[in-house]
Amino acid sequence: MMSRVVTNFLLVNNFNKLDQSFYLQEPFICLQQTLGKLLVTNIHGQITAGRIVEVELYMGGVDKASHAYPNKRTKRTSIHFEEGGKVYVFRVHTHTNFNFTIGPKDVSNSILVRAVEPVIGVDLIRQRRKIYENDVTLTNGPGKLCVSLGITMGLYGYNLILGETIFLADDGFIMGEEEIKKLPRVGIDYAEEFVDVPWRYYLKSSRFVSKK
DNA sequence: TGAACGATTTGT
DNA sequence: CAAATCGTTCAA
Repeated sequence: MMSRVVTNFLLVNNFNKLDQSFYLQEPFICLQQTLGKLLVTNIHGQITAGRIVEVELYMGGVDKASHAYPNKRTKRTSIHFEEGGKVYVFRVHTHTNFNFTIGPKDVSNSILVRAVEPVIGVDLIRQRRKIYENDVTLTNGPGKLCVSLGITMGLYGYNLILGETIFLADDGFIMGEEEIKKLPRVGIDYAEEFVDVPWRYYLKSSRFVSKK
């Protein structure tokens, strides 16, 4: 049961929370469809949201860039093996990275969100980032967007479909296939034959993409 | 371009 | 328990 705060938030903004069917789509469809969606957090009643403008696909069964390759189950990767729609957060030194899992149970695919554009709660986003201008540097990177939206390691395994602390939503934003740039993923030099696969998608029109 | 920033995983 | 390994951010 969704709280009235979140229900009202969705109603007054005309946003639709994404349901299970979204997360069970074919991986590249899911990757493409994630662009333009809203990543919403409700941290102790403080709502912030960003439009997703840059994403990467990881496929743990075959993909040497994935933490879950080759379907490796550890404490860190275990969430990949549940049904899609769960939060996978991991940390690189001081930085938190936000991912969500996709696909059926036992298929270890996930999508990393690398950049968003602030949409809701921009003042709070600025406070969290300690930046007091409207600058692309607020949210143009995976660590930055986690700080902006209050995403922490405590959300590991969180259910994006049933929960209301963090979820994805559709506000009717539409983009064409020609609006999407497809390039190799960032920071995976070790991934051998997967180094150059173009599984990083971003919106060409966005100033908030982490690097062009 | 380089310094600074921990945690996870594996092997011994 | 020791060693290897993994990227992002910010300053300059």
